[in-house]
Amino acid sequence: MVRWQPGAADRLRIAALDLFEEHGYDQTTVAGIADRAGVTERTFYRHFPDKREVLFAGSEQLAERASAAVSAAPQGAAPSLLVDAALAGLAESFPDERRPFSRRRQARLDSEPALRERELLKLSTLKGTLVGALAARGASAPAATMTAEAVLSVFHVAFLRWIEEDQQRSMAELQQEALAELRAALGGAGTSAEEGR
Amino acid sequence: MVRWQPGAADRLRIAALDLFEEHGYDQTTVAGIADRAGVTERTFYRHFPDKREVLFAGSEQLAERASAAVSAAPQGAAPSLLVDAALAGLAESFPDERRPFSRRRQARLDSEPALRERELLKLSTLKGTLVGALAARGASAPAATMTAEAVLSVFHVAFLRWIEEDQQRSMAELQQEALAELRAALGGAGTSAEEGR
DNA sequence: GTCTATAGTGCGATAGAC
DNA sequence: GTCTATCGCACTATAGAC
Repeated sequence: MVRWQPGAADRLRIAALDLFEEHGYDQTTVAGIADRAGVTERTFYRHFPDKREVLFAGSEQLAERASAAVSAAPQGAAPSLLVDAALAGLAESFPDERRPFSRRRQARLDSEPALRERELLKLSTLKGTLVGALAARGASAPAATMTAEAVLSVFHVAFLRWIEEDQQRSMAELQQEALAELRAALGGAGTSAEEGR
Repeated sequence: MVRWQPGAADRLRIAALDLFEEHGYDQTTVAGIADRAGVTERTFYRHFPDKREVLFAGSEQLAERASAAVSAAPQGAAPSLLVDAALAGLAESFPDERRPFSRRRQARLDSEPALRERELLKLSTLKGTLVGALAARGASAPAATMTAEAVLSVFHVAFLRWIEEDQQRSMAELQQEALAELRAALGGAGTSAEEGR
């Protein structure tokens, strides 16, 4: 008889999402989540610093991948290439298999202010990481900030479409679409050259 | 002998800020804040829904003033006029007397993630309010979003300068400066006509 | 104003992997 | 033996209910 089954963190994540859907975030206790996952409350806190975090663990990976992709770009690369790289890095965290889970998770984030709050903090941190990576690739501080904001804006629009019902297209595809829309909305030069590439 | 002094909410705000500075946010208890303000813990929660909120009460007023200023603009007014209006509305909440308090408050927000989190939520709400007000003045949805983001960006830069040590200029002045910088950074037409006004 | 549920922490004990 | 995940229990503070 084993003392503990592996994958406690994953079981806790699933149990939490299930219970949040069934009874709402407030009405779900950490003890209840732990119970369903077959561990004690104390073990929950070994894996997650607080109740909200159970739906956010892994968000550091998102930032790491995005900044790694940017860092892999050649020094002094054109801003548009850095945008492409950052988006590609982000897309890695959203394979098609993850879609159902992301959909359910997002529905919870939207309906619970406490979770929305945490989401904003994570996005803010992600933005900071991106700004740092972009600056390291030669972007000026204001350019890095604006570029990061553009990346997150595109990412956000694409993500919302990605989790729509019946959506079949991949995150990468939807990001390309949203980026094209943003470029079109902004107008100006610098775009046509890219398209001919 | 009076049973209670008026201005309990204000006293609680000051007491909280004092204690957060002295012992840190986590180490400060609501009971301690209430004590210093001369009320009971229960009274604290009558004024503020939770511990974090003690530094945020009044943020609705910020949104109200900004959207009121936008709503006062003529229907179909040029976007740049709406930006000016929104900024003017925001500046009302930052008279020079408030500067020392804002400075201390911001230092706490920056140093405590739990407070930063709440700040981001408030800014997100403010942005939503602004988008609504701008849309009501005839801006398209994407335009309203981008305009609101630009307003908040200018506001943010100006606010950071406003709370710098030895800063003498008013919030309104600093916002004008930051707006000019943003316009310059974005380049393009539509700016010179305004300046000649 | 009092009472209570629950979030979250600190610390020691324990079981299994290596 | 060490290392790591878990458990158990006592405890404080937040926040809401009565």
